[in-house]
Amino acid sequence: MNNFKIIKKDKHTRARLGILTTPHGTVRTPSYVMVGTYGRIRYLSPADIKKTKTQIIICNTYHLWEKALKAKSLKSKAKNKLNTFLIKSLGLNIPTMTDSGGFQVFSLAFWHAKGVKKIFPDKPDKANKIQRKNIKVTEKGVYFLLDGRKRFLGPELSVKIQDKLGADIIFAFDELTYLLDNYTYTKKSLERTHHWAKICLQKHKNKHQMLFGITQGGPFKDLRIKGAKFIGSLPFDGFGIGGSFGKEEMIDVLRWTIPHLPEEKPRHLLGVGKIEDIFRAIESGVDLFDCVIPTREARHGRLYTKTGHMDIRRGYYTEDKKIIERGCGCPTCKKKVSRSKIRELLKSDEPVRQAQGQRYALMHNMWFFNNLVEEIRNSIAQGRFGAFKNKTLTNFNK
RNA sequence: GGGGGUGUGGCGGAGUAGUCAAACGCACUUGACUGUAAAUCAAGCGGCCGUUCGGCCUACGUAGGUGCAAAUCCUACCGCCCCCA
Repeated sequence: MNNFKIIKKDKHTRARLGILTTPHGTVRTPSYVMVGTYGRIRYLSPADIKKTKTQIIICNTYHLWEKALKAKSLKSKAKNKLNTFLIKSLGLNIPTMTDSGGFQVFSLAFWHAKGVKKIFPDKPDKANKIQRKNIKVTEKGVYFLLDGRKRFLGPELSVKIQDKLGADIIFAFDELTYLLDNYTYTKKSLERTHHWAKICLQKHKNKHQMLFGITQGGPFKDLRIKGAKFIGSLPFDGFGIGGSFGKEEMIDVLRWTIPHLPEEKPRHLLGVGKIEDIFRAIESGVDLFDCVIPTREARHGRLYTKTGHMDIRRGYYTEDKKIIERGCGCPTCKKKVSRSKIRELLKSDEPVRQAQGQRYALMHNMWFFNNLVEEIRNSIAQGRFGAFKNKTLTNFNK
């Protein structure tokens, strides 16, 4: 089945405009995928989310694992045969994705260690020895210790849980290597990920649910190409590009990977979403990308504007009575909520007021990022992507 | 009038002779945040130098005193609080 249609390609870059059709609606690409790990976006009602121009939300297999397996299998009454867990949880009838839990193989293995990140602005310190603790990765999957209990997650179980969750798009279970993992480990891990990819395809029976394979390969060119060729040759409905890499290496990784993926299928860059990275991804040929930045940073008090971000909790904004940004059409701005009001709410001792502050901050950031990507789509449609990129980045870094 | 208590950095509040520029909160400042371990985390927060280490000065209501040494003990004064008249 062909769920993805490319409408226009940019003349100067690999950027492209498309429409992804899912059982719960269409997604115009490129698109930002908002992260709702636990099957909801904290502090926001379904109506709030609708106002933020959010097209699609990604939730997490790992975090919803137990709930999902306990839940009854309720198929939605629509023509599609997906489970209703996620759309019920979100309270929204919009396209959804679930991550396979593969990222947690990485984050759980390293969460005890300082300085372990997904994207490194600088080269990480090699003295920081690579040690995976409380976790064992094998051919079958991953054994790990959480809350003192032994657990196991592997490709088959991941697909099973994702079927239960009922997202429109699911991801194959993969292993994300650390930037400093050596060639030998990365190669071995890549082979494991490929093995798991085949199992995921085999176990995935639901034809109404798209399955995306994930390419890995660390920072190594030949492994990246090998991975892209292999995963790209399998009958996935789309492809995720995963990994931990240096800031500058990200472009290389995309350059090595994307030419080997089928042109007519959607590509999703996993977990990337800073302003400059969005442009880099899109011009490299990425259609979808998800990131916690809009939501997490909103909760941490950082609000985005076209001329940069601001940490609203800091005293500097105390006297500022202006709305977040003149002309910003976000739901918060439309309500004429001032910066100082958001600040006051976020710093309140009362949980109810705090939540209200979180709500305003979240709606602002989510709208901001979704709107930015919408503007990018328009710029591609009108053949002025390059100019729009330059202008946006210049203004943002002023 | 009598008795008791108390006075610490922007605020709250530890410390009750040496290891005190003074715990811990709050506030403030600055950094982080990229398939959420995250309504989070880190650093700074008297002044002047010094890259690090560190050095010097000024501080615990005010003024004296004891003592090698005081935010810590004594005396007086000032302010606040409580109890009894």
